[in-house]
Amino acid sequence: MHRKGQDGKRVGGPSLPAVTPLLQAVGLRERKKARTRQQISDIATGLFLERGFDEVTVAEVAKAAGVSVKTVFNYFGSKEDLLFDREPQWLAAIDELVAAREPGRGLIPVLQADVEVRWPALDFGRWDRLTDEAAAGRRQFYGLVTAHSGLHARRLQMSERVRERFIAGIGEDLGDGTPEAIVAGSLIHAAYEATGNELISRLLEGAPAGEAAARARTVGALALATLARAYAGTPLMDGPTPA
Amino acid sequence: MHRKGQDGKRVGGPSLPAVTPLLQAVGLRERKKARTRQQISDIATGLFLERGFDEVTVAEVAKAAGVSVKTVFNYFGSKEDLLFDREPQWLAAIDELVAAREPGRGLIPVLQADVEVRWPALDFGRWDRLTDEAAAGRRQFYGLVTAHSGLHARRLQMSERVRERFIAGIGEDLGDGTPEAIVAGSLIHAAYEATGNELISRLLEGAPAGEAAARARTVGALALATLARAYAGTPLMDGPTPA
DNA sequence: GTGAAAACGTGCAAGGGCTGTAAAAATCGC
DNA sequence: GCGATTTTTACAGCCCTTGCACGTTTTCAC
Repeated sequence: MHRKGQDGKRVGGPSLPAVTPLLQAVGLRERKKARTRQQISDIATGLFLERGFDEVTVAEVAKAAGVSVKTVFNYFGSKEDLLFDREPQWLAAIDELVAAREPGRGLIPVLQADVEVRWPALDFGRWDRLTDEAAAGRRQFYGLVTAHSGLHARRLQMSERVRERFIAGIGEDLGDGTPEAIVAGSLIHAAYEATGNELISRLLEGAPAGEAAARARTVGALALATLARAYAGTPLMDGPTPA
Repeated sequence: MHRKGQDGKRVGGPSLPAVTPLLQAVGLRERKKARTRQQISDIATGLFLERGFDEVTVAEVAKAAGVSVKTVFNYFGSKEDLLFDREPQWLAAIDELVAAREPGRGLIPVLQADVEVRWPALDFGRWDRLTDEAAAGRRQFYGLVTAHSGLHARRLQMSERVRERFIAGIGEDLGDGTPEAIVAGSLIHAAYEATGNELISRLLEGAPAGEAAARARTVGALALATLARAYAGTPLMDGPTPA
């Protein structure tokens, strides 16, 4: 699976590990494939947002994208996958976050710092400055996923993969597969998930993007402060406990 | 929707609220319906366990149960629902648990007491005394659900409904919809879920039922102890903090 | 009881998602 | 350029799910 050579190119910041190595399109062929894939996904998402998931057939997506139905399923495992194209990048953001913990600074403080300015894979640090149009688009997207049972279940499956990453990452500190690692990973994942859920819930209630992001930050900070209390003096903190 | 009269029958223990009111089959017709529904579900589950979910068609289930395909979908919303028939009872068990918190005893101590002897809806207090055959059946069931992507997603959806129940129940103490209630509900749900997941994971790894239950109890107790530390002196504890 | 009304079950048919197979076409390494 | 590999395509088919029309059963009012 590993490709030799072709290294040397610096991407991203200097202190961060390389992100999204999956998107490197080395050959001419692969570049085209990546473009086709992106185009199919974009067109499909647009159609779904416009008319609803069940109201659009895969045949329509294929026709709009100028390919055959079989080709669509060649790139995407299922109709739902057309919408959840960013999952690998999402998981990579979690991995990056978990890897960012250092001696003297546990995972909880890292997340506490992140909740105010960024937040992995959601980036609602910027949501205050979102245009109304962009906010409406995101609202529509989350509404689509939340309303549809199958899509909702798909999102939960993604969330569980995030949980496993947290548990695995913490296992490096507390012992792989130990009850301690499982519990800590589950609780931190719950804090992470509660934050994201709050963002989506408020957004779907019609709150402005900035307000929803603020609520999410409140929930995230509170959850992390609670865990900080429980894990004071452990490897998960190992740093200053904020007031 | 409410039916008048026909009350007066005492069911269950005296101090507990009435459980599973959904199963009352009052009329002749409803009694028959309940029987048919149960039979379809049982036969379907048997077939799925025997040959796998995707290898059994709904038409086969219908034929084996002696009804038409349309009737199957009349009782169950989807093929998956044939397996998740016990969801209402599961949720009722959570409701009962949440309702069991009293002044002077918060939700966390209630769960801490329960993790040793019972555990809502899983009842692994008895799993030590499970026959090998019964253990094999449960292992097979969880294996079926875990292996199949759609079924797995369905289980996660159920878990999220449990989460909402916890949040709603805690909202009565900490304020409905407040960040405090959301965070506490999410964390307690994570503890609950981690416990159940541990039971299933160990079972699927081939551990004996008693051993898997013991591991699950360890995880549950640890998670609850962690939360007890974080919530000492709050309405979620409001009682003695066990060592 | 008895009749009408509502609910329920059935068979038929059809739409849409998804998966194979085999042939045609495009692409890359050399 | 050229051959080997991969991709794309068309076609056929299975299965889940639903709508429709009609016969059957249960319930309720009298």
